Amino acid sequence: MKLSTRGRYGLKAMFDLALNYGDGPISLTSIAERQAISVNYLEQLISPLRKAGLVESVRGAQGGYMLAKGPTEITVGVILTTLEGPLAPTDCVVMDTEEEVCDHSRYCVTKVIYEKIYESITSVVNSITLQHMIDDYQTNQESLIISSICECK
Amino acid sequence: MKLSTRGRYGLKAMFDLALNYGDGPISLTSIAERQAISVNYLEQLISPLRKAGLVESVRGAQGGYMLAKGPTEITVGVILTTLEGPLAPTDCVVMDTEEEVCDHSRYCVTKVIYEKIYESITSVVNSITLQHMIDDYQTNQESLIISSICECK
DNA sequence: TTAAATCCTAGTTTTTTACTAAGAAATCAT
DNA sequence: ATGATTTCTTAGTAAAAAACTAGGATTTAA
Repeated sequence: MKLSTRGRYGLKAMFDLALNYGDGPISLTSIAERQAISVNYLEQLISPLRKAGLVESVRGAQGGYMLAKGPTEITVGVILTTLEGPLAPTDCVVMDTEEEVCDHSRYCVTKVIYEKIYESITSVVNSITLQHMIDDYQTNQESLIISSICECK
Repeated sequence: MKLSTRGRYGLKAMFDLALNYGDGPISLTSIAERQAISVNYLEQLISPLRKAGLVESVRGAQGGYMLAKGPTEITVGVILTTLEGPLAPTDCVVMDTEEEVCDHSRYCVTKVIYEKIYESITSVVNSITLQHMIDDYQTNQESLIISSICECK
């Protein structure tokens, strides 16, 4: 039940972009440096975020990335699901009825549990925006508590 | 963010034992057959459940396993965490302060998110007992809806 | 024209998952 | 007693997924 580095690094990068929102394009090199992530790997993560319409890119020298919308409009949920797929504990809770593998799935006592887990996760991540993270970051900086992003792998 | 087969198969097996609660020892062979799981693999899953005090075993012929407590006393949460470890989206939210890897972790904007996810998952799974699953199963059987456990892998 | 950047894809290493296999120990039934 | 049945334990293995690395093509500001 762990998030992979895709989701974690991607969220870090998006938070970085959010902190620099309005400052023009930010290069992946600078993000990678600040967040201690490989540039090549970050490139692979930013690609789906761009295709999902969450970031815009400017190519060429002095180019980079910027949020495609304001930080209030981008949730942690959309970032994580773009990079990780649905935040569901099993595949069966997100399967189309078409591809049902399971005869008994009309009603399944374990499936209802997995659905509840899925809903609770979704509810949390969809309720948090990048702006919330920024606010959180700034209030804690003001009160002299060191606030940042973990270096946790 | 998926559960592994350890958690899913283990939960199936525990539900199976719960349905047979009070009937004496149930062999793994019969559980494995009903739930379509390899016996050898199930043995590896039941072992930690026994060590966690959730099931008791009777060795020898006509032996098997049974719940060590009533179905009202065993939560989905304790089953899943026994088999999967903490249901946390990252390691950092469950680490002891001793083993903090991360300098900035006194306050971390992403960590607080992961903690919220962790709490919401924990809250769901800890609120559901095997008895709830049995009740759920039986009410849906009565109303002529086929109720069972998925064959989902 | 050059340097800096995105963009794209293929490949590789490492880790984890999901088992398989096999044998020892215990115990019931005959 | 003996054999069948079952738990118990550990070692090994195959497949899949994760986590990158590498490199080249394209774009564009200076």
